[in-house]
Amino acid sequence: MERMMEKEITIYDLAKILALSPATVSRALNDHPAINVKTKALIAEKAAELGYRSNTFASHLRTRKTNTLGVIVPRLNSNFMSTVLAGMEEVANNFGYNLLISQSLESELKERANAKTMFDSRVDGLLVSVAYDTDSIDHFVTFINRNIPVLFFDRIMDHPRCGAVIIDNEQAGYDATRHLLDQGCRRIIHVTGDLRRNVYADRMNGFKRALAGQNLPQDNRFIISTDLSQEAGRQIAAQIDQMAEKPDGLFIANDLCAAICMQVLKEKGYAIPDDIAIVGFNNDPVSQVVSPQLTTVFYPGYQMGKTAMTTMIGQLNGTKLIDHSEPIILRSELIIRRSSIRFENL
Amino acid sequence: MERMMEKEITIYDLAKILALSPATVSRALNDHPAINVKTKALIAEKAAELGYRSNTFASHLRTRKTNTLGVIVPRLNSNFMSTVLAGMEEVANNFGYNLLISQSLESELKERANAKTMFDSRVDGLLVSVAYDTDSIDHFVTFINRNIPVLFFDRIMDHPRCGAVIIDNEQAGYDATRHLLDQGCRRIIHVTGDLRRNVYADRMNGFKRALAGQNLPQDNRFIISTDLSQEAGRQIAAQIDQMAEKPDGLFIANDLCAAICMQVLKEKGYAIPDDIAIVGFNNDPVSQVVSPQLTTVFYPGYQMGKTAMTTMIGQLNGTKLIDHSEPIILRSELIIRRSSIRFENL
DNA sequence: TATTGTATTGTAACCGATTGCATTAACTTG
DNA sequence: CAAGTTAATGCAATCGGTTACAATACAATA
Repeated sequence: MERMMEKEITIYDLAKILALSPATVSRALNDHPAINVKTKALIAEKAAELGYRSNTFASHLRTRKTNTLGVIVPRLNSNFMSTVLAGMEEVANNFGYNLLISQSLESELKERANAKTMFDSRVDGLLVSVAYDTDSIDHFVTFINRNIPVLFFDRIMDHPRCGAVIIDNEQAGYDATRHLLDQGCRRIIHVTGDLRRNVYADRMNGFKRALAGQNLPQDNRFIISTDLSQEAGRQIAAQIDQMAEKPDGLFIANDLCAAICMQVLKEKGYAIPDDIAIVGFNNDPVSQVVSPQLTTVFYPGYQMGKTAMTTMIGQLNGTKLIDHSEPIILRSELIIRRSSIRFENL
Repeated sequence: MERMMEKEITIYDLAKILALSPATVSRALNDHPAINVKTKALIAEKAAELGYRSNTFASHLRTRKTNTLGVIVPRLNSNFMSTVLAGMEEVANNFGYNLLISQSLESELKERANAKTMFDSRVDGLLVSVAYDTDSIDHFVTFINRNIPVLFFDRIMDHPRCGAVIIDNEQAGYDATRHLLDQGCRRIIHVTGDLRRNVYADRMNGFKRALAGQNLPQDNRFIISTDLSQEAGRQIAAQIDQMAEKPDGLFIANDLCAAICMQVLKEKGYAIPDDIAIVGFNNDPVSQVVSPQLTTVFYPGYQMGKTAMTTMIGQLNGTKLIDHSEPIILRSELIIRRSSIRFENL
């Protein structure tokens, strides 16, 4: 019933069958205005009937466009990232673009390797959220020099010819800290990631601004830079337990890390939020299953993916003039839950 | 300093510069044995010097191979899936394959669309974990008919010409249930997913076998099929709270769902594990941050990704003869934590 | 020395779609 | 009716590697 090996139909086959030239067939399939409407219909019909598929390689070879976009993310396994990717996919799909996705696993080395692969695959554009330890931007400049647009999202790098889509991390950091202050916290520790990354640097700046607003002292020992892993969460808790003067508030730039830290603190006998109030970041599902539920910052992942992809494709089509001097900033929002509510004055 | 638009070097350029034929250059770059070692070195050096990159489209057009593999997963945002993908990526990278990744978002419709995209992109092979509601296998048969290998992992479909990589879900389900029984549970509810999916059907069968082993009655009302979402977790908890005769054990085929369910039960005043012992599935990070920590089944995601990819590439290279009559089965393991320990007899 | 073998390189025809530049037919217009 | 338009289609080169089939040179063998 099913043929074992169906032969691939080309425009030459169609041309021969319909007694036309390959050129006409090609133009018809691309809806070229010079081709007669009836001819187009005829060709389209036959193509459908025989299951014709355009050979993208021949096409790409000739046109020098691949209709493929590269996406490099630190990790796929975060709720945030996969939500971003879902948003990107939706838009890319609508515009007929494919996605080549890879993860750097937070290593600049792997990020470079991924970028090279993308480059060799001749992606039409690149969307990147950089790794923890990325210092150099060389591997992206390669693209820019060849006029392949590069767009950063979330974790961005500064380059005059690259766009960026972010949230206002400074404001989010400020809001989170301000909330803790409003709950009466006066000794707040901020646990953050690598400060070379804008997301962490900005949140920290927001943190500092909030403290400054209350004329509170800025103690650098209260800013702890970690890799925000689960293990880091454990260590922070242990470290706090050892401190002579304990903090009364914690602002941790990652939900999972915060959740683990909270758990260990609870085991050690600290009352959350009464002894220590905690705020996380990202609105990861874990924030809802820990007890008490974790106050956090909602991050519009899906929207970010859609926006980034729309911007990229707009730039590729030339339909949208991109102003790279300013990043696109999306709204985030503080979600207040039990882990930080000390006064029931909602 | 940086040129605006570097011209792309081709083998013809290299050939002209070195006074050789393009054929020789091509062979040299592919390490063809007929080419003199010195010539190869010469060409390789010049190629590196000028920054030559092979044009994959020309190559693919000629060889009819794309060196790209498609991966379709239900969702990217689970710890399990992204771990699998990391494993796949590692192997694929080593063998010079690219990955085209997309998510079906648990919908057969989107899965079909994704498959079509992959097909049109002419992937050399396809790795799939099917969506919740996938009934038909047509969209994969398309590949098989064109001799493009299809390999299922985790959520598999049955087809004589497709390989499969799974864990022994039946055994895992048995072990989980047996553990609950050993803890003294006698009225165990099993919350599972769509029973068309092997992973859920098999776990359920393991569940039933364990009950049968203790001569316990098989009550179908104690098997609840849901979408295993967070919302489902809430509903299950509500449902249990309404039951006249409460269960004393819960085996839920997903950690996040189990975590939420446990949380709501706790809120309603049930003691975990004393009133109700709970076992989840997947060893998701959430299983460690809930309290009590959740007993679960460790799923070797990374290994699964590596194994699946290795199998696929082996088949493509013809280096490995694949026996599709039997799936490849990886080891899983029950991880016992507080949510189910009633007797301190470890 | 003539012959055969071996190592190395070259020639040229692909792969399939695209597109600048004709070409042809049909239609206007003066 | 001749000249000029317009519409529709065809020709052939091109994109850059790959590879079957020579061709060449030189050494080994008879």
